[in-house]
Amino acid sequence: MPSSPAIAKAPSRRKEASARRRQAVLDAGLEVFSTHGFAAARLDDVAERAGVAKGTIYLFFDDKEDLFEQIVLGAAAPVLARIDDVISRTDLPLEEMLSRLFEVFQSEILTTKRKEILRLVITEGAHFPKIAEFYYREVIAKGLALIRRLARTASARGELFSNEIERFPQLVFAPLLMTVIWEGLFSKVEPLDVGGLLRAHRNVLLGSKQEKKTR
Amino acid sequence: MPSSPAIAKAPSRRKEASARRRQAVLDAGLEVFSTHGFAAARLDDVAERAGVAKGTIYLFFDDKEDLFEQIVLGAAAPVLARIDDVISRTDLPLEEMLSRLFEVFQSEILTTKRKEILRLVITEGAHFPKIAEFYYREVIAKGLALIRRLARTASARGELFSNEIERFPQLVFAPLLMTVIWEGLFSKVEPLDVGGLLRAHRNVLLGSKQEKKTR
Amino acid sequence: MPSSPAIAKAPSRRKEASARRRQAVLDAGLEVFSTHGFAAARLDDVAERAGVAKGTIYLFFDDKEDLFEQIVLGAAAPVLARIDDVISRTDLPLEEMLSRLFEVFQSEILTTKRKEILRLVITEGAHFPKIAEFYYREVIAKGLALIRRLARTASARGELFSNEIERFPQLVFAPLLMTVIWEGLFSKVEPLDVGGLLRAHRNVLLGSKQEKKTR
Amino acid sequence: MPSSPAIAKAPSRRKEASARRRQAVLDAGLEVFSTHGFAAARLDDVAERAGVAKGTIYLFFDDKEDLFEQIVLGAAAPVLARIDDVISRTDLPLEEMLSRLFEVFQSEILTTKRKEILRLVITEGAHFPKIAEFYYREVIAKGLALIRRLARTASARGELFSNEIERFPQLVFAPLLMTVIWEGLFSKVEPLDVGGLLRAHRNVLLGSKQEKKTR
DNA sequence: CATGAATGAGCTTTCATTCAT
DNA sequence: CATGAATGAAAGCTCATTCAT
Repeated sequence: MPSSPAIAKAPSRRKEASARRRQAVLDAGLEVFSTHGFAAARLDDVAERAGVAKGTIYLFFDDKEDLFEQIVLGAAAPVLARIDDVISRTDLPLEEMLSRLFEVFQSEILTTKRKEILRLVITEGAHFPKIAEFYYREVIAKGLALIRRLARTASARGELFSNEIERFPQLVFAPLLMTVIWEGLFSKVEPLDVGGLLRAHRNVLLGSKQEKKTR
Repeated sequence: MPSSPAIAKAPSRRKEASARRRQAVLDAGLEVFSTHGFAAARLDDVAERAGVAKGTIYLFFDDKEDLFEQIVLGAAAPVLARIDDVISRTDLPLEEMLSRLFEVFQSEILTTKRKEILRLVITEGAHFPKIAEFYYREVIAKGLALIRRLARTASARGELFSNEIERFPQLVFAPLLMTVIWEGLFSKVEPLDVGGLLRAHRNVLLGSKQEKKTR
Repeated sequence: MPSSPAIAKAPSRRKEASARRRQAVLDAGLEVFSTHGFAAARLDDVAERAGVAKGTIYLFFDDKEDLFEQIVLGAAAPVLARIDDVISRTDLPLEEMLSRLFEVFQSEILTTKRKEILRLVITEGAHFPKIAEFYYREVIAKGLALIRRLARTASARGELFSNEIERFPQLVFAPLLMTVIWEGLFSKVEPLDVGGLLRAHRNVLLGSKQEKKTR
Repeated sequence: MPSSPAIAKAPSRRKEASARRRQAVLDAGLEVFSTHGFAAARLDDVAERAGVAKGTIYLFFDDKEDLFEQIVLGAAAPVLARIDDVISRTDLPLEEMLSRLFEVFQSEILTTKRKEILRLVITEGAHFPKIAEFYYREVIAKGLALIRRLARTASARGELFSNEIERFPQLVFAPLLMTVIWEGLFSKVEPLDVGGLLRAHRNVLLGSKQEKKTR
């Protein structure tokens, strides 16, 4: 290793730069795919936004499809970690759990670029079976299982008076999807009070008789 | 009287065939756009599926975009009519109204090609402001107003114990959107019992203590 | 001839209408070809301007090329007749003959739609050998012969002191072509006093020492 | 010293090849546009003749029109330089000046590919206002001014006995245009002795009594 | 490794021509 | 005869992908 005195650090110089480039392409790709959709997105734009040459994209990704999949699939990990966080506290009241769940959704997805990824899954998923399958397996299935467990625990505690949510946990996150769709389509003409909607949703799920001024 | 008042029918022969062709293009277009999305759809495919020449498409539509918009916008009318049907019966119990609403959704949208159109609105709407606006104005806004009225009436009757739905009527149709998305993405790996889900949803909205064996 | 009492006139009714249609197509064609050039002209436009259906064009003309040729070739006859008129008066002074020649050019070509035809011959002739040949044979060759004869007669009378024009009669009509080209290209930015130019041209040809206030 | 100051030449390798390609497209374009006219020319042909792929054309030119304009406009510079050359010698006799002018026209235009460009200006100029304007401003106006100056000087010297040419300098170059048109239309059926015609033209302009065996 | 010029398959759109009515 | 809806070959242009530098 003649080129550098710092033995451990020397070889990582290039790798670092390379990794930074790769990440720049991923970020740029997300922006461009979000704006135009997969088919209408141009790799020229991605390269320009990433500040790399068009050929560079092909050093990291097989083709346009591969780039898209890596962008969408790669973003799932942090969300999964968060879900696991919430999972570990089933001892809390359901109301608290739902509040936390929706807060995590807002802070970790709706207000981050992951919102764009979720939108891409919704809009492009049908053309990318690999993505749909992955998201079902890694996100949806786990999320449903989590909600089911919450519902069961809550029922046992007498916090829920029906088994509807246990049977159709999708009802819990349906409004979450709707907010993402709404933002994409209608927010310009009619903005949505997402916080209010999610609190209302929580109340409906809990069968509350009256809205509570909870946060 | 097979030929009608003689004169009136003669000139309609050509127009009829023309209208049939136009419809064939619309139908084929819906199929192709649904399968591939707007950008990836090829007008060659549309023409072939419609059994017409490529040029024929341009006899009826300005360009690819116009065809897409006419497909998506043209399908709204029948749904609006149905909504009006339901609107006119606010005297029925909320439970009944919701059941009817969801049944109409199932029979008129989910099990028809209009499901594809709804999916296209969701997946492509962000790139077609004209479509998004139109659907907001003609479908969403009207639907929300209807649900609000139902909620208000029901509250007055003591059928609803909170004003959540009145404030966020989107909560009522969020699961409907979700079923459309689910069908597009996950139904192959995990089919969804839409009827059950919608009944459960109705029960949750009504704050029922127990699932009823309705329907 | 059972259909009409007027024996001679009856059959011409339809022919008349047909001839009128044909002429309408020729007129419309000239306009459209003049405006856009042969290749960029659309038969749709021709039909519309002529007030006939597109298919009607094909009742009279084999195809687009045939229509163009018939427009351009058909317009030559009247000009030829006029040339013959002038030809018959070689007894007049050369100055008078040139004045008449240029006047005929102005009144019969420059200020009529034949100007457009001449322009089309200039601009499209290279792609239509048939037209170029025809115009050479029927117009150019005859015109050159006429000018040569005039020049010879004038020389014999002492009106011309060189044989340049006899040897290159093209010099006589070169400015005529130029006016047509000029009108097409530059008249908007710099109009041309065609009358003045032609008088000057005549004077130059005659070797006049000073401009005369002729005409 | 074959490689020059070492550094400077290396980066030019690509640019050179690129410039060569660009020029090949311009040359091929001139050929194809000359042969078929703008509208009927096919970029496929241009690409093939230039030995490049169709897409390569678009690396250098916005579209077909831009290519055409750059071909036609780009060729003007050398001619302008030549005009300036001639301009600087108004001290010579008019006869000499006209001879030189016509010789330059022959050697620099008529016998080069610029003849084709001039023809394109004549045949397509009406559809390309930008080109017509440019040529009026940069070539025609300058040329007219030059001829006017020559005529004035010659008049002062007693070489010209009328002011016709000063008033209509277009008469000087009208035969030049005619030769270009003639070559395009009639040269196959009747070749033109351009040299003889231009000498005769000069003599006529000078009002010579007799052809001189000049040149 | 990184570049970006070059490629060419593939797409939308046009329009001369045909032919059933 | 006249029509004009229908055709489909042909053309301009784009952009994912490659590869010499």
